[in-house]
Amino acid sequence: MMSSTRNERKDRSRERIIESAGSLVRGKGISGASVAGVMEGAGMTVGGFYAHFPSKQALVVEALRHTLRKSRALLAAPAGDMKGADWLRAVARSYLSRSHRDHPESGCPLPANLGEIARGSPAVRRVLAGEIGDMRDELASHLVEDGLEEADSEALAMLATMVGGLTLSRALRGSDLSDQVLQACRRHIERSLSNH
Amino acid sequence: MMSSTRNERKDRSRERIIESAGSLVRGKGISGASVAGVMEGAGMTVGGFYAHFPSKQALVVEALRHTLRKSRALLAAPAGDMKGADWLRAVARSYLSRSHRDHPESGCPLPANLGEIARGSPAVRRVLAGEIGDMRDELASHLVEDGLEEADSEALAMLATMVGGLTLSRALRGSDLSDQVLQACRRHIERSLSNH
DNA sequence: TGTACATCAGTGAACGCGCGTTCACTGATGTAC
DNA sequence: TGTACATCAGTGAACGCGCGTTCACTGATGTAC
Repeated sequence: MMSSTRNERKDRSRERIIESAGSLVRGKGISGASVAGVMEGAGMTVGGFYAHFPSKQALVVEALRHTLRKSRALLAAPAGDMKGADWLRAVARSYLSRSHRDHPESGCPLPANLGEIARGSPAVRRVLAGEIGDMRDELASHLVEDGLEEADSEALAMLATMVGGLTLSRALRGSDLSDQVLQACRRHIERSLSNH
Repeated sequence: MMSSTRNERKDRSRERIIESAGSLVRGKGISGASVAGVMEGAGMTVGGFYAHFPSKQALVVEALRHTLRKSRALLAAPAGDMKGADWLRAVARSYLSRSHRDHPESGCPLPANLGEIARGSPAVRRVLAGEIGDMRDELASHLVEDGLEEADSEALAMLATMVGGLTLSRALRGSDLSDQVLQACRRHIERSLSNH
């Protein structure tokens, strides 16, 4: 029976902390995710935290980077190996779905945390800028395949519509408008794709 | 010299509290706007608050209703008495401007507070649903004038693009992407308006 | 009009609570010989 | 291989702080007669 080294165990603890923070930060917001709560979610007690991170802020930076990357892959998964407009339509449907709306803790961190990030530290915003640049590039590459010229610009607009639509839809839960916003944004994106 | 009655004075205090809360809630978020801070902004001390509101939550409801209405008028002002697509273009330019991005405390509460509202109380969300319904109707009436059929749906999508774009742009301050997002959303909306 | 009492908007100190962070300690893992 | 010591991931209690809320009090305004 292979036993693990101290460092391997510590690395796995660190991953559990980041994973737990990722869920809590998306589910309850940055300020709603307490260090004690994150550590409990990782199966540890609060005191051990500072052996892994120098501060809560440093954890938030790591957690956001992690969830931005992971949820990007997750939300693009239903599009599989489609190309161009088909891929974009599939991503929009996946992003603007009821199930994404109803499970913020495992979805894209942008609708959940953008407001707090705007008021937050430059360190967090720098991570964000890098990841959003990557998202724009991915969307734009499919817009180019679809024959569009101003692909970078349209990619950013499509991202804004998806993020804004999902955020609105979540804030409107309980009203008929919630579903209507999702549908409206999906339809708008489909229209835009067939119009250029 | 007219002196004011006790009730008139109290009413004016209440208005100052709501005004102060409106700025702080948009500028620092709901949880960042402390009761003591709000009262200081209104020129009073913290203890007096509970003569006006039963709880912080009740104040937040009032402040959001107030700022949603006021900022709607403010952001539509540059469109003056334009009609149809002209009015919509003017509103989009005003909403997606650098000055709106750089002054959250006096702008639309949606980019600043939607994330927190989504995690907040049903009371706040009900107010939101009513106000967003009104916004949709106003946008849709101009889309109808422009000859569009699915006006309600397009109105919600346009709102999502504006809210998402401004939120992204604020969170990206310091990066080149911040201005690019604003421009991309403005251009996207202008394209959509000439395409239907 | 003048006087005595009632009201109540606003003050300022205090409360209990949850937060991020610190720290003395523990005990399993790792190292030296 | 066995023994003695060193390391350090994780524990659990404590810290100072800001928060929302409470409350005894004040003094200007309002009411009764």
